[in-house]
Amino acid sequence: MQKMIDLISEEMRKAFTAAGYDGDLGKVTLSNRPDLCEYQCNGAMAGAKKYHKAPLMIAQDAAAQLAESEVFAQVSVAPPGFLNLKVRESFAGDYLRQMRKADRFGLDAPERVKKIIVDYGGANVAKPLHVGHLRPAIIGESVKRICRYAGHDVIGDIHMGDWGLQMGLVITELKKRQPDLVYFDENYTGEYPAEAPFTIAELEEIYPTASARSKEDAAYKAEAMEATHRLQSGERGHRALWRHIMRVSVEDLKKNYDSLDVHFDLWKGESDVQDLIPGMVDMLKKGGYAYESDGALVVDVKEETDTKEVPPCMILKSDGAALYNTTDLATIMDRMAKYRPDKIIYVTDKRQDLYFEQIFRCAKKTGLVNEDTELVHIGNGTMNGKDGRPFKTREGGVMRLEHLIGEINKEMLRKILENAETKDYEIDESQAQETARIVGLAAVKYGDLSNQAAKDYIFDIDRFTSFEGDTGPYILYTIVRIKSILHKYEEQGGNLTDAVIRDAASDSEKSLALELSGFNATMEAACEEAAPHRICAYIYDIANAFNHFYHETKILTEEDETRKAGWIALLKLTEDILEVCIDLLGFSAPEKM
RNA sequence: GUGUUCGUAGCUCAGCUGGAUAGAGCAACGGCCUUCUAAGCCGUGGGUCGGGGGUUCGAAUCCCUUCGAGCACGCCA
Repeated sequence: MQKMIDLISEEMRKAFTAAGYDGDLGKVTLSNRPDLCEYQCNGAMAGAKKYHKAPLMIAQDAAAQLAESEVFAQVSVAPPGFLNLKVRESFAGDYLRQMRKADRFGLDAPERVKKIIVDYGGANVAKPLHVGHLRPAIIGESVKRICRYAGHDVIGDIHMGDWGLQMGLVITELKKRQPDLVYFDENYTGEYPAEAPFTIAELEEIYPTASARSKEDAAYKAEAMEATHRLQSGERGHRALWRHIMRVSVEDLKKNYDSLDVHFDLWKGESDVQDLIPGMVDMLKKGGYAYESDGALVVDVKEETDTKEVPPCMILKSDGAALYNTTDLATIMDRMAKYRPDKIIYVTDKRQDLYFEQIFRCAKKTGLVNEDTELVHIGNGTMNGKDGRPFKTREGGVMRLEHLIGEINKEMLRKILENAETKDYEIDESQAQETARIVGLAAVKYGDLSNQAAKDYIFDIDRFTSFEGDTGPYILYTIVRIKSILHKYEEQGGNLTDAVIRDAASDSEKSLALELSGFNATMEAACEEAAPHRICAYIYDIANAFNHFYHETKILTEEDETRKAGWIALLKLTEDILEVCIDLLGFSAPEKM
């Protein structure tokens, strides 16, 4: 379906052309003066110089062409040359009726379906998830869903850190504690046990201990590096232990991500591309891209237009070892071979901007990707505490993700129970917990996504769980209200699918209709810019428009049945759109709250 | 030092690729529940858009400059 704003612009374009002016001047935008109009066109001012004519006159000429317009109910001219527009209720009504019938509310399929890989999450095996993992998970999940909804072929990949020093550290610490394990017996040739010699709880404690110890004890660190090396060179016992660590840890990671309603299609990691590295390095050398510098193997990625210094992209360290860059490039190579993506989107901390710039340039320059393969980095800002510094526990440590979610849910549950008490209604304990979980997740995700991804933001538990104002709970509350009315309508024998939207009869009804009509435009922008916060702004406006309408319209008690059905249909469309939108943001609404 | 992101109400943030009187939410104050969920709605107060220049009919938005903050700058990821 053509976008509402484009249909209107088209009408205005015709008027400008008919009046003898450049049609491009007829571009219409949303009004920034809602008290005066719904849409506006500022083209007359822009055309003043070109036609050596007063903008007011140009505007009047265009307006004169629109006297019989099917689109506009009102076209007025305001100095110095604004065209203030209001559309006909029938025009808006027709649009909504079409939206309701159309696939995806009139969002057109993309001209070309792209294969897109979204690389987000960035979890490390054997290390617990902490608050720093929250933003990339939330934003990445939403970007993935948005692109998919827009009609693209999208794959979400967690891309775990599963091959680095942390593995050597865990293995070393295990060896200290349980030196007699068969995994450390180099002469052992039999089958290794199927059960891991540790639980997830132990694993979570082992890594921090080992990490801390390696920082103080050089010999210990050397041992860990040695263990890492042995793992990477394929020693059986180390590999077997590694598989245990992977299994136990990944299971736990899945549990954690599930609780955030974050789901990956691929659970690939650094380890999956290790075998590709030698060949890739060889190719880079033979292609004349990689050369030695200070003992390390690097690829120059400077460009003439650079205003900054872009250091070369390092492929191998001076000791010959691979590093993160190497793995990331090999992963790109692997993805190109397996999936031939048109686009790869990385969602990680924005501090890695320069790093990804290097990687992308290197991949393009060396032909690991095609000329037109899009590589983009969505750098997310830091989640800060109320003091504006990176979010910490009260003790000053890094907060575990589980604990953060736990605190939110606890606080949310407290509020729900408190609310039930003051309103004096019964609430089932397990029901309350489930609602707290749903609303808590919405609070966290909406609080995050309504900010621009690239900006730092303040994570304030009190503010996010206070369900007032521009928050996730407010959106959910609006949906729940609508659901409640729709249920009652059905209980009274009404049929939702038969109900047909009628032309708006009041200002608040019309504003709601016009807000809804922006769906496809919002989605297109959100997808193109990979910007979930656009969807947040859109549904907040809708929720406001709906609540305003709700307060001045008694729906269920309306005696005129067609009119009532019209409103019901409008509510249904509103609910459907809100539900789709929150699903794209990665949360859902409860039945009651 | 170089680069980069940013600076908007007391606080947290919008501001849609230059438009009219810069918007929300929180906090403050005042109204609205025997009627579809008051986690709501309506209203009041609150700003030299960091400062200064420039481009333009028109600038929070574009350019320059200056102050301030965060972040990144080859063997971490």
